[in-house]
Amino acid sequence: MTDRSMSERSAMAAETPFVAIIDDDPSIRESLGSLLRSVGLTALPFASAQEFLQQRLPDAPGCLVLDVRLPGQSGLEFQRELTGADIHLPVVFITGHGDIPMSVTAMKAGAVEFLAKPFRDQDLIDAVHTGIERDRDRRRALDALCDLRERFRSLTPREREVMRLVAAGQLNKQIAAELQLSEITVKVHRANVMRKMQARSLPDLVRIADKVTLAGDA
Amino acid sequence: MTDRSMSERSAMAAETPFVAIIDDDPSIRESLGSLLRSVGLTALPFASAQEFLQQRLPDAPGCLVLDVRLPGQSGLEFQRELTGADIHLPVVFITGHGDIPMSVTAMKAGAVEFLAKPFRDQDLIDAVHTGIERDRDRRRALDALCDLRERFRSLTPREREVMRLVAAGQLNKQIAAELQLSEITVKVHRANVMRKMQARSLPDLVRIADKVTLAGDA
DNA sequence: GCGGGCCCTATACCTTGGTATATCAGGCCA
DNA sequence: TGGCCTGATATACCAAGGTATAGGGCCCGC
Repeated sequence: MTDRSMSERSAMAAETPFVAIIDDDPSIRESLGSLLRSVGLTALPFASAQEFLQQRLPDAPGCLVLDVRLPGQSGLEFQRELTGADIHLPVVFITGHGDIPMSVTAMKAGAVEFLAKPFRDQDLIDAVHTGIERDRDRRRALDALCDLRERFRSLTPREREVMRLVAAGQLNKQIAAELQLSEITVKVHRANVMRKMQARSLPDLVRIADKVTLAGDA
Repeated sequence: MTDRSMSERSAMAAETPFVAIIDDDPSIRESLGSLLRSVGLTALPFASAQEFLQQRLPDAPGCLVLDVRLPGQSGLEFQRELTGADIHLPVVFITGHGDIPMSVTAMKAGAVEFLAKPFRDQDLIDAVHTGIERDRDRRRALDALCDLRERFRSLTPREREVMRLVAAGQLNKQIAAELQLSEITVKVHRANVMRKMQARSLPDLVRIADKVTLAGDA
């Protein structure tokens, strides 16, 4: 059995959400931090994107509050950079000197919210909660997927092939012909696939296969 | 056979996209219309939301160019209204007096683009093309789904039950027990389901069932 | 009342799927 | 080198799925 990852991960019940704040103005970091702490959230202040990247983030649902104007690059660029680096923390933008094209770009890139100063405290809090909820969902889905992928990795190449063809709706006989095997051998592989993937039925396996994106229809 | 809808619909090859324009200023309608026509698009000008709603739209991929400020209600309200009425035409906003919260609201509600005047012609054209492409995809997916739903409607209640349980991974024997039937009866229903749903294999049926949202796992 | 659709059932037969047991080749390690 | 694990294979047997044919009960609309 090699399926400990998910159990362990989701067993860590106390997943207290966090909010990372990137703003070069210390007083803003301070006031945003205390605002968020006042509603029970963990605030992590950073003075720059670089500082943020050097920090190891908690393994919990979170959200990023990002000033559009940053020391080095712009917040929008940093948002793209994060996405490119496969870091999908939801982003809430705040800005003192924003314009419409900026906000549209940010929203198109998936930002949760784009707040122009001055904004109401409650608006920021709402946005942050939305972001955290979105991250929680994303993490849950990712966890499940990682678990499946791990099981899939435990398959031998032959088993993977067989799984692909089974999920595509081929009969054992057809699979045997395609892979130049005897039908019996296919059955053995098939049984191994069912066991290793923890599929309780063929429909179950089909759904799993589709999630791991093996399919191809037929 | 009752599966004519999709064949007919997708057989209408010449699906020339259209762009509806809602703006109370006639000269703007005119200039936007000629701009879009200049790139080969069909422009449909309207002076108000009401006028737009009274018109029957072409059965083709399209896009809506909407002024934020309209005679009666605001363009944002109208966008919500359309979504509520299950009209999912992609929306490109244009405005002379917009602000950030407005653009953010529009984008959150799924707008394709939010352009503040003055904007470059090419930006509008690009946005409209994006919208049309999005609509094309949506229509394609909807077509396929409608087709499946139509087939599903042709099932008798019993057949639907059996389909649900088959897709949930139950054995014929278990299904028979659950529905108080003999196993042979289940087989008959099952065969009917496969034929009526045009499923070529069990995995095929499972995927169809999931799309029609029958499942429930197991 | 009579045809037709739907639902249920049965017999018979064949195909396909699933499992147990056993064998063999190759890689790994004490 | 011998023991051991794993992947691939095979034989044999049993369970489940699929199809054809046939028949009975029920309800609805013509």
